[in-house]
Amino acid sequence: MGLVKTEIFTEQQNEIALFAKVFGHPARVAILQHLFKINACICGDLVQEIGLAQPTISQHLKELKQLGLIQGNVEGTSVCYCIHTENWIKMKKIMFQFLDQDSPEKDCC
Amino acid sequence: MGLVKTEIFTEQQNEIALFAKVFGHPARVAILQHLFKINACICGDLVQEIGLAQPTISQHLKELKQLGLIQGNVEGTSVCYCIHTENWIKMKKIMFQFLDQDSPEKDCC
DNA sequence: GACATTAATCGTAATATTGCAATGAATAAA
DNA sequence: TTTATTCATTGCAATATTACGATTAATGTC
Repeated sequence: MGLVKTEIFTEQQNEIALFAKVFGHPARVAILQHLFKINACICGDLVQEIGLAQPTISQHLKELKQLGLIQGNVEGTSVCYCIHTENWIKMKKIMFQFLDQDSPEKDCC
Repeated sequence: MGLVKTEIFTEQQNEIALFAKVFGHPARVAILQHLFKINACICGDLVQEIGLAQPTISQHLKELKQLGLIQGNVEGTSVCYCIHTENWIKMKKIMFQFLDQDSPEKDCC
């Protein structure tokens, strides 16, 4: 085990879980917040900013990129990472829909 | 390793990551959606509904409860689980704030 | 009391994640 | 061409997560 049984869930449930999972690490939260703040960033900055080793940051960036939430453009020897605005908005809609379910008037029981 | 370095992140970043992490599994997403839908639920229902073994569901419920997102009241031999509305709203605010950061007008580079 | 029902807990196997040192690839600077 | 810089990749150790069988605890029913 240690293996999620994705096949028994809906596509929507798996998608929500995938997005949530990538936000489930403070380093990735911090990376995204930094990218939003300065709106353009090279990986080196992030290593300074966050305080994890360069390979670790690189790995977190890869996960964010795989989900399409950020994009990276090579620029000389450095790489410029930034938010993929269009995909971010798509993700936001999906997550909002999940988080913003109507709360029942009062808790049961 | 395999150990998150929480101490190098802000409280806010760690909190966001904690909430996101609990949503990072489709079973927990499904449980929450079901609780929202029927607004009162016993664990047995969920075992039928979701299709995972009873101990597994019980474990997922525990994690949701630990974060305060659901509450469980004993009712005879069964337990009635439901959304903890107040805490859910608090969580929603925190997550919205993170997800709804201003997108830059256009992607950098 | 004896038995059934329901859900929590324990123990454990399989797998995933985190973090980093070492290394590699690509470009820029000399 | 050599060297420096920047970031990706590889490999690995430590830890976390997922899932479930077996068991336990608690309550209800007979």
